[in-house]
Amino acid sequence: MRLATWNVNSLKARMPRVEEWLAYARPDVLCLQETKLADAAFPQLAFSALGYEAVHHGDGRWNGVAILSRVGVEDVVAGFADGIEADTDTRLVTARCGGVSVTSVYVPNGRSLDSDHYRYKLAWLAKLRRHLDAVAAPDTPVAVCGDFNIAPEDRDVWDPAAFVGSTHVSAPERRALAELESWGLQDAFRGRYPDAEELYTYWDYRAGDFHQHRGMRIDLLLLSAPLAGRVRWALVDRNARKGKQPSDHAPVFVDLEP
DNA sequence: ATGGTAGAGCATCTA
Repeated sequence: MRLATWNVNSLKARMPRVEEWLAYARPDVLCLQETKLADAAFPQLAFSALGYEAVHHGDGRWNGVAILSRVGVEDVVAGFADGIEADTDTRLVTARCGGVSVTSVYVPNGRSLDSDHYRYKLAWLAKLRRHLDAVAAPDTPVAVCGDFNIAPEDRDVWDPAAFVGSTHVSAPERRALAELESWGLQDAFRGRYPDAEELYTYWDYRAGDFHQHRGMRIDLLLLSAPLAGRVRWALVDRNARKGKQPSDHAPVFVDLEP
């Protein structure tokens, strides 16, 4: 099974690139973030023509998440599970695909350490852990994939010194991510390549950051133990960050042994 | 020097 995640930064703007990538990478499951679409505008038919069922959770200008699957889509939960205070944004969607509980997440950015948005980010991550308790069990196949807006370690940013005092690297954010992992999830890419350096998934559009290799590894596939033990390889497709009208994020995928 | 670019939509907001 090939399981992928990609923050597309507007599905409307990115549709040609997404269709091209689906045809060439042929993931079984693709989690999308930042579709920036309302549900009614989601191009369900275009994905159906490529063999993908899809579920989308979005309300318009900002955020918006989806799961595309060619191994089925069942038990859909849009947003947080019942019993958890509803999100005002559309930042997560969960479905069962080919026997795997898949959640596509777009974790809040946080903006700055003194911002209400930063406190919202930390609270949101705590709710995500409670959501997992409600929808899945860690001894079953679970994948939580998406843009976490957190670089797990200093080596996951191009220059740790440039990020001192910023979001994405702060201790509380990293603790919140570790709390999520302690539920029973492993960072598939880091697990497969424990020593890999300078392999980023996001590069700011500004100042030629991509071409200067100034990136961050913030797009993650977190897998429960039954899946983490099956990772054959993991890949960041940097080619998808090149060329005409790229997203500022590259797709990341893992291949799981049968 | 708080810059730079891209995408939302049409004045700014978000990243």
